[in-house]
Amino acid sequence: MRTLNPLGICKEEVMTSLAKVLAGLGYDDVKITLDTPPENLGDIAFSCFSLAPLAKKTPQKIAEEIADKISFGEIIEKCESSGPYVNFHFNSKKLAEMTLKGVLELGDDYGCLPQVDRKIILEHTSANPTDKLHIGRARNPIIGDSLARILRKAGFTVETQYYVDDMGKQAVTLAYGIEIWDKRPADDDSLGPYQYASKAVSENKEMETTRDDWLKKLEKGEPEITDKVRSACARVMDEDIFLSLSRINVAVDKYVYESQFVLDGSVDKVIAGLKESQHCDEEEGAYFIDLMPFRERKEEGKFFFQRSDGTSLYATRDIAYHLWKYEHCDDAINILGEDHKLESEYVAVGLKIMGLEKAPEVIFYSFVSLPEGRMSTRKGKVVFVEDLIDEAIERAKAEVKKRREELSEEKVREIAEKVAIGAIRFNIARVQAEKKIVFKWEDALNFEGASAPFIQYSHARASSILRKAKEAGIEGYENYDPTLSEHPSEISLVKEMASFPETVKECAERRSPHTMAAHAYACATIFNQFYRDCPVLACEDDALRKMRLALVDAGRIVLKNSLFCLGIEAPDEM
RNA sequence: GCGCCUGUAGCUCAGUAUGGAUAGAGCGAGGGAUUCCUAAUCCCUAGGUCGCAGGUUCGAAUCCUGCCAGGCGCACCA
Repeated sequence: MRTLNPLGICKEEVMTSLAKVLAGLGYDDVKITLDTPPENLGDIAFSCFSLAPLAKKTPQKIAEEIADKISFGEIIEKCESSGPYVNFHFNSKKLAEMTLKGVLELGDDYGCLPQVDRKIILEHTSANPTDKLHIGRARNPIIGDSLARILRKAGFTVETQYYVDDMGKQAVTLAYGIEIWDKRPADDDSLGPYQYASKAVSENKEMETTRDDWLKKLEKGEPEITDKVRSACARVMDEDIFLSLSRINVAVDKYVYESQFVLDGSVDKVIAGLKESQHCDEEEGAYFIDLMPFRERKEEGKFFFQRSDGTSLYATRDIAYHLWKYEHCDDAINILGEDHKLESEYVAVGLKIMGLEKAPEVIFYSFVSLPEGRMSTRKGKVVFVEDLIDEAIERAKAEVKKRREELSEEKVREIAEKVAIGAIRFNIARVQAEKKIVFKWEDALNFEGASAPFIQYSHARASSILRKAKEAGIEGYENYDPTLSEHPSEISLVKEMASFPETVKECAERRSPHTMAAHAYACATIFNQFYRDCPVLACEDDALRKMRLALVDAGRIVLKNSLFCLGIEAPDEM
């Protein structure tokens, strides 16, 4: 696949030119870092403060000397000092030529970086299959799926995995709940079998014993119980979770069932391996690893990996999963709620003891709470993804109808779905993972300002111009002249588009989907300014109109590609 | 109590990786733009002790220390 990174090429030229001048002036081994100057001062800046002590001159003086000696190239058109800074100006026509040509040629592939020979398994969501997805958990697939899309664009081979917890207490509790559901008291107000069984088990010793007995049988692989638990989990997966995920545009490559690692004996191997460790100890029949030697500040801690009844624990099985995972990838990234930090440490320590020198890189996200406090399925204080989607679509439909009375019901629905899902995804993707989110309907359903519909609208505008050009019989933009771009709004659009591959790179390196959201929004803003300032169809100059048409198409592509990285559809009309 | 995370405009957030030019957006508030490609848009105005206090530095929202406030965790749960 061909790739192009216009801003990267420009930076490269600046680096080369700068390195040559610095060497000539006697500054050896200087680490060059480039900045972005404030508006109108140039495209790339180099600050000279760090050179001042070496040269025993003022940074201003150094900047002048450097700026004087910089040789111009294909891209660098002007270089001048401004106080302690050296500011580089790019030849905007050259940049436009390179960028427009590249974007239009590469289309959907624009923004892709050269293929990297590295496979990443990115695990996300992995919500327990005991209930429908609620918006707290929805943060996980949205971050995970966006990151997977970004990493793929950055050249990595990515497989996404959902680890289905069909083992352990919660899964058994669900299966047990289904078993006793029909026999529950008439006045019981549980929302479902899982809630009912959790409550029943905590209030009734006999029921708790039965449930725990099921758990032992499950670990031994007893067919009757295994079937019950697996089918209970499978039902929640199929009927609830899988559907919710696909509605928000999330497709997981592989669902990995936890029970697999118990049944194939790999969990036993992990237990045996951990028991051999010098840091393993035993307490009333249960086994644990002493965490102190593994901790930087030598704090106390115990990681229990086998219960006194011989059954395994979640982290133990997770270690088995990760050993298997690493047989199929170079790197592992996990998206987890911040409540999993400790468990994650258990897994890392366990893997180390098992002789693996790698540990998964984990992105922890903070909880989504409701204005009235923490979400709680049991107390009914919860907003399900399904309900959020339905509400968002209804709202979006009303917005579409308000503007487009002539559209068919079907078309309205189609647009409304794209807008609604986009609004939900963007609203969550735009905030960095560590920040906690308080869910508010008015934010989640926001269709204005910094929102997906804002960006989608710019895309629709671009598509609409292209469509209208065709309808009006205006020929395409073949043989357009990119050097005709002179208007400041044309130039900033070009520069914004030129930076897209660098943005992909940055988002991938920093594992930062929210940066992509910011970029997509910035791109739409700049496109809107261009739209305001530069008439396209009404442009009387044929050559200029052609070039602008090309700009519109390229803008459309970049907007679409940035939305794609966030799993948001780009409608051609709204 | 201990560990990790967060604290930036009335509200929601960027900016912190790699210290650098007047700290940027959106919402909300006030004002303005539509004989013109979709006004889900655009423009202008007001609004900031970057949690607090020290420190490092020519220079700190960004690095270090202490403190305060909130979240999460500290299970033979997952």
